[in-house]
Formats: sequence, structure tokens, C-alpha cells
Amino acid sequence: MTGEQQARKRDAAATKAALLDAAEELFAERGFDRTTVRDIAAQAGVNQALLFRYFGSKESLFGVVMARGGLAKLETTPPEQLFETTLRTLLEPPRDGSPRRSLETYLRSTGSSGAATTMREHVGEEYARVLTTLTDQPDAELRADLVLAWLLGIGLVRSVTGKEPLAGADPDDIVRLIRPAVRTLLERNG
Amino acid sequence: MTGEQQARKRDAAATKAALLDAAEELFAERGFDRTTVRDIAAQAGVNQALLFRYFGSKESLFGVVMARGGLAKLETTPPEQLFETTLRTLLEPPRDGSPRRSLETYLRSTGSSGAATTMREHVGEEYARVLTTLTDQPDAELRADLVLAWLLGIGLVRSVTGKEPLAGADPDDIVRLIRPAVRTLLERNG
DNA sequence: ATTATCTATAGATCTATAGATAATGC
DNA sequence: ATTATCTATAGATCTATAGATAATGC
Repeated sequence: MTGEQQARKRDAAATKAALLDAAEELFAERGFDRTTVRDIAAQAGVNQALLFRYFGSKESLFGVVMARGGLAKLETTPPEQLFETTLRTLLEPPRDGSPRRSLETYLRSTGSSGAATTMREHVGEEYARVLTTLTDQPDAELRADLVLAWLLGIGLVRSVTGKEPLAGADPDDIVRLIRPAVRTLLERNG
Repeated sequence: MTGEQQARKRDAAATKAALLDAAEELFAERGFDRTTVRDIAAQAGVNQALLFRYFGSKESLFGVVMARGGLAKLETTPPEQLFETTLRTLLEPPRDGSPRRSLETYLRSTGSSGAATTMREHVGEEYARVLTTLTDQPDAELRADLVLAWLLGIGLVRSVTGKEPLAGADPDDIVRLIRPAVRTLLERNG
């Protein structure tokens, strides 16, 4: 039943990276609660005790995963492109080495607490802050929150629920339908 | 440590109802995974073995909770009012005896599988089907999905994330901002 | 010698079930 | 007598830790 584990090459940095990649994938697919530390270690090909050695706890690892991908795009994208860039990232199938799956992780872990909640709040604040700059109408912050809500909702229906036709729709069609509506939301005064 | 449990009045129907109410509340607050059967039984003031006697399993109970509230509103609301009614229900604080908290349950259980997934799909389909009737433009179903996504996203930001200013905003303000944008989405041809 | 990795397990859950007890209805 | 309720516990997890082993660097 056991079969002792093959001793892994001694490379702490590579081990940490493997754990992070595995955790990112599994948290995105199953959420925080349904991903076990043993699943992560197995997927990384690493002994599970190392997860605790390098990250302290499962919650702490989750925090690192979220932080790693959550804000990268935000910092490198001009505000006026943020909505469409984020939307397209959301809509494209995840390519290797490309944008982190932190939105899926976020959406799959809505029942969780602790680090999950903290990071959810932090990333949400940052996105909304940037989106706020897109309008000079009154209620700019509320409008920005509504745009953010739409992004999250589309991600939810598309990657979590998998509902058709939205899940399989051409990103161009979605952008074409959404853009004028967002413009109405942001620009209409009243 | 134990203290034997006070024998409860013998009323199977009332016991089932108490379990359902307790489950609804806890699933809405914590999601499926983080709610234990013992939590539910304690909240209902019922011995935990009765949960299994009356509902078979935790998953099955979850299914019943979702089914109970999920479609009620849908069946009694005319399509052209569905968006705004659902939105307002979402925005009003939950009053006693009033609309079920199945949306929160839905949103808090996005990481879960089994009955959670099945019910998510079913309710989503029904809502989208009704929303589809609101436009006669091409891509009616896709537009309906996008409306549904917005509803879910607003619910997510508001009740799960608690992000301000959206979480505390006046429902009237939200409706005023959203309505023209949804109209643009549904009516604009192209 | 240092420290990355592995073994083994503690301790705390959690769902579910088998069978005992006790309140109601005929 | 029936059956709603309760007791006690099986069995299967899961996170986390203590301490042993073994690969690398000086």
C-alpha cells in the first residue's frame, strides 16, 4: 500500500514552484475546501510535509497563490483597456504559462474564509479602484462596482457553471454585445 | 461533556421543516462544504441522526433546500419583471419568512459538486430560458445569459464579498444605473 | 555539517449507521 | 404497536508536526 517515495532532487526553489503551480491548478478547479494538501503534493510530485515546511499552512499557501496572479495583470494594463482585457482573458482558454487562474480560484472559493476572504477583498478593491477612473459621472464608484460585478458574473457562469450558450460563445460576440451596455452604464448621466 | 439530549416533541413534519430552515440559513452563510450536519442539527434543535433519517444524506438535503426556494419566484413572476424583481430581492435585506436565500447558497457553494452542481445548472437554465423571452434580437439566448451573469455577479459582490459601495448602496440607485444598460444589451441590434 | 526530503502518526474532524429508548395512537 | 427520537460509534477522512534519512556543499 505504501511504497516509499522516491527521493526527489534537492532543489527547494523548484519544489516551492511545483507546489505553487499544483495548488493554483487544483484550487482553480475545486476551490479551497475541496482541495486537500495531499492532492496538491501528489500533483506536484512532492512529499506533503514539504508543503507545510515551505508555506506553513494550507491557508497561507492559498494566500500566496492568489497574490501571485491576482494583481499582475492589473498593474500592467491601462485602465481604459482593463475591462476588455480582463474580459478577454476570462474568455480565452487558459494557455500554458499565461495568465493565472486566480479568478477561477476566487470564484470557486466563495464559501471559504480566512486567507480566501482577505485576498478576495484586496483584489476586488484594486480592480474597482482602477475601474472607477473610467467615468466622471456621479456614483463613479458604484458604477465601477457594477462593472466588476459583471466581470465576475460572466466568469462565474462561464467557468464555474459552464452554462451554454455563454460558456462556449465566441469572445468577439460577447465583447460586441457587452461593450455598448457597459458604455451606457458608465457614461449615461443620472 | 455530553448531557443527554432533551427528548423533542414527536412531530416528524416539524422536525423536517426545522432541519430545512436551519440548513437553508447555514448553507447560505457558509456554503455546502463548510456547513456540517451537526451544525444544521444543532441549529434546528434536532438530533443529527434525524437528518439522515429524513433526508438520506447531506447532499440530498442540500438538493431539497435549493429546490424549495430556487424556482418559486421564477414561476410566479412575469418575465418582463423578472430581472428587476430578482435584482430587488437580491438587494433587499432578507426579511423573515420572505424569499429564500437560495441565491446565496448557490454562490457560496461554487466549489462543491454533486447535488450542488446539478441544482446550479437546473436553476440557471430556467432563469435564462425566461430571460430569453425578453428580446427578439439575434443572440437572444446569449444576451439572456449575460443578464443572468450580471445578476449573479451583483449577488456575489454584494452578499459574498461585501464590497462597498455596492454592498451598501440604495437599491433604487442600483436599479436606476443598471436598467438602461440592460436595455442597451437586450435591444441594440448587431 | 547543513538542510531538503521522507516516514509515521497524533489529534481533530466529519458523514453515516446500527440499535436502544421512549412518546404517541389504536 | 408503531415509529420518532436519541446514544454510541464505525470508518474515513484531513491538517499538521516530530523526528529520521539522505543528498549536497565546504
